[in-house]
Amino acid sequence: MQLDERKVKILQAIIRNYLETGEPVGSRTISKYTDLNLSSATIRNEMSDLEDMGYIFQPHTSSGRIPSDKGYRFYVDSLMEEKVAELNTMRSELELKADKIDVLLQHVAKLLAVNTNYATMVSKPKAKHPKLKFLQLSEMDMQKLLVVVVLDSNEVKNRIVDMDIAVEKEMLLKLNVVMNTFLQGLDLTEINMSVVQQMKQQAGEYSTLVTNILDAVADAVSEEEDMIYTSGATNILKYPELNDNEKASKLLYTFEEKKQLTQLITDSMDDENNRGIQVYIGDETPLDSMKDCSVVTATYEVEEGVYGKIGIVGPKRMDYEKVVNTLQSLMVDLDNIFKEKS
Amino acid sequence: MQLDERKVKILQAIIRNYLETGEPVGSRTISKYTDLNLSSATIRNEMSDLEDMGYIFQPHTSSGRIPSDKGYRFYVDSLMEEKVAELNTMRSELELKADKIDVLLQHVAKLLAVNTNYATMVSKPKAKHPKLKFLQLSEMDMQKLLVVVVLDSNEVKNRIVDMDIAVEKEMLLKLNVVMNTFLQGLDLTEINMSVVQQMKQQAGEYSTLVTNILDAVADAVSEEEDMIYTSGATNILKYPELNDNEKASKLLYTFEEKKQLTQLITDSMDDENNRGIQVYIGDETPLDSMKDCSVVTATYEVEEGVYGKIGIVGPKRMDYEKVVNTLQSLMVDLDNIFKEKS
DNA sequence: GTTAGCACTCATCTTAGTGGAGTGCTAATA
DNA sequence: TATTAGCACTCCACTAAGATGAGTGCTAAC
Repeated sequence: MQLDERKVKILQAIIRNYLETGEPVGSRTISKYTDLNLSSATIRNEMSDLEDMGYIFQPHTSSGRIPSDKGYRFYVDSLMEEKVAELNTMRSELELKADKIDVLLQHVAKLLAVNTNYATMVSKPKAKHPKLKFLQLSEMDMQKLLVVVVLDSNEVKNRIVDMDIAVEKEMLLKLNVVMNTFLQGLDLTEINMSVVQQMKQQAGEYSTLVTNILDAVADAVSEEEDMIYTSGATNILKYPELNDNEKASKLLYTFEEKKQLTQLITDSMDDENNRGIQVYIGDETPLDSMKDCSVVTATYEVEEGVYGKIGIVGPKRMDYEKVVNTLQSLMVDLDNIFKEKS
Repeated sequence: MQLDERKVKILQAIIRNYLETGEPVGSRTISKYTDLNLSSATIRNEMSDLEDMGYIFQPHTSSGRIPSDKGYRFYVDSLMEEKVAELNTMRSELELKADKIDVLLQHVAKLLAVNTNYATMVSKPKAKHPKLKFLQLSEMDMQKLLVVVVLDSNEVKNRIVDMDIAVEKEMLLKLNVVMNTFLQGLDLTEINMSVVQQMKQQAGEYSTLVTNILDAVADAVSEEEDMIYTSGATNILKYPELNDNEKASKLLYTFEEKKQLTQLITDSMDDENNRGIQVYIGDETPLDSMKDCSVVTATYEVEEGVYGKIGIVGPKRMDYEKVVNTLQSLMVDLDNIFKEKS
């Protein structure tokens, strides 16, 4: 059997209607509210076909139909085709005041959640191998040394290092210069034993301090915690089909913990093909707690090799059209914001 | 009528039982499971008295009794009396590596949530008027200046300031010295126009830069965002009495937003009498979304004038005894951790 | 190929009935 | 006088039995 044009129209009508109401949709509804001018009986025949083909199914005998995962998939795919062209032009080249990026991304998550009424997540763009821009060593007190690490992305991190022996001001200045000379522009993989040895040599009796500082730097650079901003998790409770209190609970927990979300995002990010907008329906999502949901993610590229993801989690009867459009226009907005700022 | 010893015992038995089961408790239950050896009829009479006095009530005619807010209040107060003495010795003097404090507090929130099965929150200790320990100005690139602000509490913040005119390395060093000389040890209220003027004078043509830097410093010092760490918010769904999906939703939202939590905590913190452990029952809580809950908070003092709060939110039938004990022992643990670290 | 019509299914809502836990009251007892 | 046993009563929670209605599948006619 083949999906002719009429079947496609009916399928789309069924899905759209279901997205609105959340109720199984019957043949009479479709026959009344479409421009097809077909009787309910005809629709019934077509629906029966669509069911055989696996696009829709009945939750119980003699109820209306709801879209299967395959049905959603078809809907999304046909929707996507129209959008893909635009999407390719979407790369936002964001390089902005990095100290505000946390606030911004949190804001984006919130905005998206408020606009869509779904749960959202935004991951912080992270370079695979961030390079060091410079270090700044300052004495906090007799025993403590403040190490400020500035990355190529203008991200600033700081660590406090214990000093076993008192270090004179001049020595500190010298250390500062030495370490910067050696480390500037390097990423973690490039800081090898040879480099370390040379630095230690120059530091003389303070070579242990150098080791401690390097540890702190490595720690700061590789820190990954809290890379994800979420919002609207409570929106999940608005959808009866997710609200069986077992599922909702698990889902909310996933959002609270965030750890699994990181996995979801990094998983989908490693795949080079997964740029642009991606839709996971039901079982397609990598996370167990989301098997009854749909997840839409979008990748954005801040600069060469630095990607972040924006994701939306909602019920399978998600308003895919709106979500995709919102994601897109959000990207454009982001683009503008970043351009203004930089 | 008076609360004689027997009434107290019966009231406590009722509350304990209700805490365990979550069901209204009847006279027969009490007569069987206490060492009072009274018949259910006697208990009934006493219960009737307790109801008249407002400590318990029937959710509907001829059902068992459940504690009223007043009943909980009595229970908690009599519980507290035993504990207050210990509590006064509890102040933990935490001064630790400030860069790890975020992680630590998040961990505390989680630990507490896992142990109690309630929702928890921990506020970051914040001095009313934090003093500046020192500043560190570094050049990021031609147009950007990195300002690192270190507070008395060893907290480190950074801001990026735009430079309109290029600044020479030497000038930057000088500015660094000048600003530190003037600002070290001051809090925001002490940086007055006189101080600002003197600094500007020394800075000569770079006086606008000084203004910008000061703005950044003020911004960094007064920043309050994300002062609260939460965990276990999803535990709320475990309690049927909160799970009417309207209430649960609001509660979870409160935890997601955190803004209101800040209010709850700062509200209770301003009151000088509210040190130590505090219990809000039902309507006593300042937040609307928690009118059906109980909230237990504990204040901890890091150093003179620097307080933080730990809070637990759960159903009114909270296991107050356990919560209070847990909060206490957690304090002790914290104490030890901080002592090791500092 | 399309449609009208009819018998059938099944979730949902309503209603009535039942059981049980619990109370209040009264009269008897220690 | 305080305590207790006993009984009538209340009301929630649960179940079973219709009633309703939306929706289907199938057949025969157009």
